[in-house]
Amino acid sequence: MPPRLRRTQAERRATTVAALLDAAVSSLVELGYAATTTKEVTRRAGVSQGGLFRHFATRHELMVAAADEVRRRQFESFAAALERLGDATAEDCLVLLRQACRAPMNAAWYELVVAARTDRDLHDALAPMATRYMKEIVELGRGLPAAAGVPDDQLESVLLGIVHLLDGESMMSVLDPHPELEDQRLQQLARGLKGLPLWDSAH
Amino acid sequence: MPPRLRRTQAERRATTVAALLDAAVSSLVELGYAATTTKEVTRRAGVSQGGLFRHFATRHELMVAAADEVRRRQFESFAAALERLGDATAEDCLVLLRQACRAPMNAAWYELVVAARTDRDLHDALAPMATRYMKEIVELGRGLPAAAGVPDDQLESVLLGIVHLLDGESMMSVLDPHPELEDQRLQQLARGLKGLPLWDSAH
DNA sequence: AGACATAGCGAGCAGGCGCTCTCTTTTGTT
DNA sequence: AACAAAAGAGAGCGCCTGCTCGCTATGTCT
Repeated sequence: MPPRLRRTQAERRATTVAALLDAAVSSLVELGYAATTTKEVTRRAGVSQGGLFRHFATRHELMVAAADEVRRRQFESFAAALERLGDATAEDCLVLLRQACRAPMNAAWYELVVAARTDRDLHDALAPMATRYMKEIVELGRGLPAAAGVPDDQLESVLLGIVHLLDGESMMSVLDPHPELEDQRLQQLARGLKGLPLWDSAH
Repeated sequence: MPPRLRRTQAERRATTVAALLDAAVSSLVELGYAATTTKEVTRRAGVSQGGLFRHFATRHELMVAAADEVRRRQFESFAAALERLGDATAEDCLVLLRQACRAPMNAAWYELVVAARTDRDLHDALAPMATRYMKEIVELGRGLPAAAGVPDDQLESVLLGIVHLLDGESMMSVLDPHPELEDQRLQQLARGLKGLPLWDSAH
């Protein structure tokens, strides 16, 4: 039925693996870590159980590959959005970073991080990814005009602090969202980034 | 074998329920949400399966009760630590808050929050608890001397922002800890709370 | 004391899990 | 064209899950 063109083994393999990773990531986003079963992933990917285990020896291996895929996509799309904006103000950067933290895809990352806390194998596989992730973010941030005002020896702490804040905000907003407070907080962060006090003391 | 003293039904019920909640919470902390099975909880509590389902109609009900227990204990222990300290400086308060976020018990809260994202029933049950939790923290913080310098209309945003930051930090430190950065960040937060810029611009 | 309600027990059930194994189909090699 | 290797399929296995149900033990009420 589909135009039966001949594909190399490498191509067949690549498309199947890609479909499986896509499926795993979307399932992590929509159903969470525990409900991302091999059966669910194969169903989404249109691949059989046997097909999955040909490319990933265990569910664990699939989850690790999915984690790396999430990390890669998240960083790429954030970097691209930053590029697209050109020379951005501190506020612009913060808005972008907040969008990235709240992106559905990032929820998959939280799922994996939380699962890794009580799963030693997953922990050991994800730890280097997390380190790399943070490092890439810091390096990206270091090149930004908005970071020019931050002393070099404080930049890493401040930058990752902002990421942590937006991560925590994103997680809790699922249960208890406060849009107004969150906007106010973004303004405070922008002031902080510029080396000003968080609020205007002449109230 | 144990001193067979006569207990009322209410007492029997209360001790069993307490044992089950203890077991559920410790299992959430040590094994995570997915691995906190009814069997695991009954094993830890020394109660039979039938005994559990006499008091909790479903696993879901047990998890909801455990969540409220976690919220209660976390807030109580934090309030007690604050009380114990007397009139605390901003640094003192931040250290205490950071300890609370990193406490093993708080990991159970993260487990439940993340699980609630993809479990509508759990979400609906936990949402009011999360709202209450945040509100209690803000009210507690409002009474602190360390918060005196923060304008009233900015306090909620700042305070919850700090909590989010410490939550995010706590979650990621499982995979990628940076003790030095985290201490530096605490100093920056303390400066921010006092209405100062986050860093000393006379570098 | 006797009747009733509540607490607690644990074997067992239907269903879902990760994974295996055998099989067929497709691609690569000579 | 003949054979080998890799990709994909899907029924099935052993195990674990949340939960039920019939039962005994204990406390409550008249």
